Amino acid sequence: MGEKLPFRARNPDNTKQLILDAAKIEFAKAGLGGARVDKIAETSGANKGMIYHYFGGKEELFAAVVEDAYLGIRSQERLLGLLDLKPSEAIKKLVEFTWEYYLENPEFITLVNSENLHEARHIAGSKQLRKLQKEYVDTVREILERGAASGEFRKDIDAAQLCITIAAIGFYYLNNRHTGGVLFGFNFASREALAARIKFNIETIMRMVMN
Amino acid sequence: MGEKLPFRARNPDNTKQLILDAAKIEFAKAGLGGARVDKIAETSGANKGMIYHYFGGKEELFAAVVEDAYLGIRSQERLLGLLDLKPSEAIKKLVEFTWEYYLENPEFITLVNSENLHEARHIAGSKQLRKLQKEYVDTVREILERGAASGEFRKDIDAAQLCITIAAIGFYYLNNRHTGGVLFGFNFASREALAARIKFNIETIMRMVMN
Amino acid sequence: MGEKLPFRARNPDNTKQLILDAAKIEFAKAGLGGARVDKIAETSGANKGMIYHYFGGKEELFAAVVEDAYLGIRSQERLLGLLDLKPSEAIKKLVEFTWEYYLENPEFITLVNSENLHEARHIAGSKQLRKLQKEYVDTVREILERGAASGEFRKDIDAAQLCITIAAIGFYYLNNRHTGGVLFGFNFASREALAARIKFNIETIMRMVMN
Amino acid sequence: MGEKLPFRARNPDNTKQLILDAAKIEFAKAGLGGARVDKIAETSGANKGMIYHYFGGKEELFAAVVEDAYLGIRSQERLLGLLDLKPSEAIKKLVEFTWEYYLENPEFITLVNSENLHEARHIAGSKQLRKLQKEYVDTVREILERGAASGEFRKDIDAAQLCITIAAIGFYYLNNRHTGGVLFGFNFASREALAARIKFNIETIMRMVMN
DNA sequence: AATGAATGAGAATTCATTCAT
DNA sequence: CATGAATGAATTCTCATTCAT
Repeated sequence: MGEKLPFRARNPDNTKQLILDAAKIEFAKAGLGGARVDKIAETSGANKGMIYHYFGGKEELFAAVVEDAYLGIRSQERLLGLLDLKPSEAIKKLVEFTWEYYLENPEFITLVNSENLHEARHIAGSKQLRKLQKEYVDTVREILERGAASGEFRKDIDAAQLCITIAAIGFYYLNNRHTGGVLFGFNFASREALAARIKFNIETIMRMVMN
Repeated sequence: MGEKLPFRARNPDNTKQLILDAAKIEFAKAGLGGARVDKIAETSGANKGMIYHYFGGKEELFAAVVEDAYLGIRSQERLLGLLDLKPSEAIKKLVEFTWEYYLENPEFITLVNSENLHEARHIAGSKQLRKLQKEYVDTVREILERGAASGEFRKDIDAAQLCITIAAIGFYYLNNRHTGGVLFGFNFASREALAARIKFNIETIMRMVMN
Repeated sequence: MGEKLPFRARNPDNTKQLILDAAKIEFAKAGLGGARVDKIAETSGANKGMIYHYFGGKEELFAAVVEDAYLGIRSQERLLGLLDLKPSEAIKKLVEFTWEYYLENPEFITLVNSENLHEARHIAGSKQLRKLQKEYVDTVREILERGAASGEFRKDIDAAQLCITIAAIGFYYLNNRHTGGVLFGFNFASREALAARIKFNIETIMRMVMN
Repeated sequence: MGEKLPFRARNPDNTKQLILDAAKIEFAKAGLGGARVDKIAETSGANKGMIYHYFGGKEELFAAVVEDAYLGIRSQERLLGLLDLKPSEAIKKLVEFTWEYYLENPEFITLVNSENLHEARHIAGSKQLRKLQKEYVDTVREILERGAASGEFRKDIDAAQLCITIAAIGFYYLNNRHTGGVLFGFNFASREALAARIKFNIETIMRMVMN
């Protein structure tokens, strides 16, 4: 009598998701090396045992978080219906979507950095990600081909390079907003600065693809 | 026999530099949270106490490493003599230099990422860095103005945005070479892939600036 | 065989108390600066991590030990029932109790010294201690007043000063028994020396209060 | 050429004394365990090598400091010329002197505590201290005998116990001024509190010795 | 499933002491 | 004598992981 009751109801799926959400925040903020399992347990409302029960360990949890993050952006991209648009509109929309996704999901950026710091070993085995990525690049390639066929776009633009560049110009700006703020002396995250950047980015890409 | 030799160099400047060099490698490889002071001491050949004696602590050592890394790229940039070149040549050379610097100093990329993960708090107070950065952007601005004056370049290109973009397209590719390799399915670091990328990057920037 | 047994007691209250007991001994023997957390862990049978888990750190543990030590003497004092005695008997009993408490709890003395070395910052916030102390001084004051009213005691003896003096003459003798032994050339802790001292102390106090 | 000059002139006696003075402050403030050799070197203006050169080590330095502290009080006591005074005046003067010495040399108190924490092992071998102490107790004994002979004092007061009590009532109050302040709720070091205390102390001792 | 106490292997940091210059 | 760089053994503290309940 008088024993402490278990804190939360048993709800496996929910617990797992809560852990994943908390872990995403913690890993994004501190990196794999800096993240604390205790913190994730506390933030998620679960306890440490559950993390090991569901994910096996810190590193496996990190792998799950990173895979989840990539699935997030790729699955939203698929919803854009790019192939239904005029090629130039499709490319513009993709640039805008990428930018906005990074803005709304800033943890994606630091998670990707962490995964690269660790040489991508946590996603190396994910066929799902490779498949989604292939679909994405194929979509861009088809857009480029249609645009080239209609004379709107230049010919022989490399789809992978373009995908990388579209990501790069948004990712880098937001990734380096803190050091950028110090070095350039302006607030990279102000409404005006963000507006100026997306405008510049669209122009960069459009000048690259348009005939 | 086989014992570790004492490090009785009694050469403060040298010891400090050896620590800094070893720290750069370790912080670049593991981030601030993942780096090990023990490892830095061992790699540098110095004693752990010396790290605290000269730098005060792990975090201050990290700050010194990051500042040093920025000083490295900025000081090499100054040696390019960009203002002595024709504007289009200057911009091309800057794109190439940036790319090559990243290639030859891959630790710069992860150090910058780490510093951004920690919201730039380690370089926030460095006036020297701000000054060097300002000189750099001013140089690019002057190149753009000269190019615009001669009709070679478009008018009103924002120097800061261009600087950011030049960095972005190289930095992102190399930063994400591991995840990129997994997702895109090709080796980002092969001779051919690197050649293709720098070509694409030069084209991206030149199409952005040329009239 | 002969290996240290894991401490899988899973009994938080007990573990905390074991740590506290071991810490009291170690802090008493070596002071805050000289005490070793490792030693406390080993003596208590608990794991080092538990100390940090339950107390937060060495200094907080010290604070808990000091507070506990004060609570010990004050709570035993309350059991004396001094107000039920004739004033002169009450004062005599208090002098004797104080002396015996110091004799039986020698760690109390060095803990108090340590706390004073650190300017009482660990107990500065303890309302409980202030309250107990107030009750104690109030009791002595009432004894003095009753004694004065009956003509047995002198009038206007300051209760706080008397409390301090009662503590002083016992505390100092026992605190300085080692240096005293060297300098005076007799064993302060011998049965005879102790008997002589308590006799002298009772006389000192009684001559001070009696009419 | 361009080498850094030695900071201070060579002056052995002075250096030794400076170290001793700095050590007294540091050991008094932090105890033997908490004191830092680095700090002593810095405060004294000497360097660490000198400490080892002159004293042999931290513990020997502590021994020197403690011995010096005892020599200080005993040598000043001898200057009081107590035997030239009327017995009651002599005792009163001794109580006052002891109090004032503690007030003016607060480090004496904590050094004595530290030495007792370490069971007096640093002064255990000092014949000089024993000799001075014997002279001191003999002086008090003679005062008591003279006072008893003249009928001013009670007979058979133990000189050692009286010496201890005279020290105790001042030492304890000042030693415990920090915890006392917290527990009793008044400032032990205020001018008024100090005046009240010395008055109480003189009364305590005089009531003990006077017929 | 869930809890959080307990573990133990590190990790950062400190510090008395030594010694080349 | 004097300096302060260098050492290495401790010391405090952390943290991923395990496990009794």
